[in-house]
Amino acid sequence: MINLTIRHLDLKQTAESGQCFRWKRLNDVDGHMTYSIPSFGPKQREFKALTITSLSEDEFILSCDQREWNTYWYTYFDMDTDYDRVEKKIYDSDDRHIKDAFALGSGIRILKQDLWEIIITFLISQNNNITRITRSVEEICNRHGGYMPRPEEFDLSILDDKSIGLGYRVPYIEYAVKRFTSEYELLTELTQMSYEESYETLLSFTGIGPKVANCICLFGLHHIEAFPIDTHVKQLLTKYYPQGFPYKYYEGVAGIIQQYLFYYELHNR
DNA sequence: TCACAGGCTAGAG
DNA sequence: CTCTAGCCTGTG
Repeated sequence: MINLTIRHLDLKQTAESGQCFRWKRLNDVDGHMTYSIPSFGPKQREFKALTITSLSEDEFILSCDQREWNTYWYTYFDMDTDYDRVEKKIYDSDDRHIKDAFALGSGIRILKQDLWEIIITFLISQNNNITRITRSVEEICNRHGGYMPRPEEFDLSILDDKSIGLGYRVPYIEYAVKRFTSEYELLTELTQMSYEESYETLLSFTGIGPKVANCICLFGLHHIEAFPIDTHVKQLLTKYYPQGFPYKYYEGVAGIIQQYLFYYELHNR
């Protein structure tokens, strides 16, 4: 157990920002919000799930020790990104809508999640709702011992099971599993590419279009400049930015802004 | 019944 | 190149 000060982190906001689908809200501890976060990626056999409790706005208790924090969760919570800089950019602007969005969701951080899990999750996310996405991901994990199987471990025979509820997305997942199994270096190669290169590579997968590719770039590859446009963001852009969104002003951090806007759109109507 | 959910593919124009 | 019908399925 360790106590930490983490600025710009709100567990509820991050959990409901639509980037992670396996956080679990546990019973409050002494009135404080607690989440269980499964460990992601190949390191998941090394580290246990994390339990994190928020004590105050920026104070937390974590179930891991200092070494696990340093080697894994520090990166996961994106501690190297300067959110103060983003805050200042918003503060210095005259964009009332983004200021309001930030006021509501300033505790959202862009998590550094496992690339492979993000690919599967956002293949499932298309034309889908959060409840069903969460259930599908959970069902896949449950059938593989409680974690997201690596491509070479993935049991494709389970995909047609109606209780997983993948629908027409089954062939998309099959394609990804097969391709990442045969091109076994591609996951690593993706992490070494530029945003543009990885985006184009992802588009070559069946079932991955512009929106899903950008989500994978933002949440799986941590390309903060990626700006996924889904139905909600599309609506919001035409509603509040009829003469165009100021991408230039937010160059390099547009993905974080997108998260504030998305969260605000869903939690303030 | 019908629209909608963090869209994409395939086919037509 | 752009445009869009149809798609699995659960929910309100």
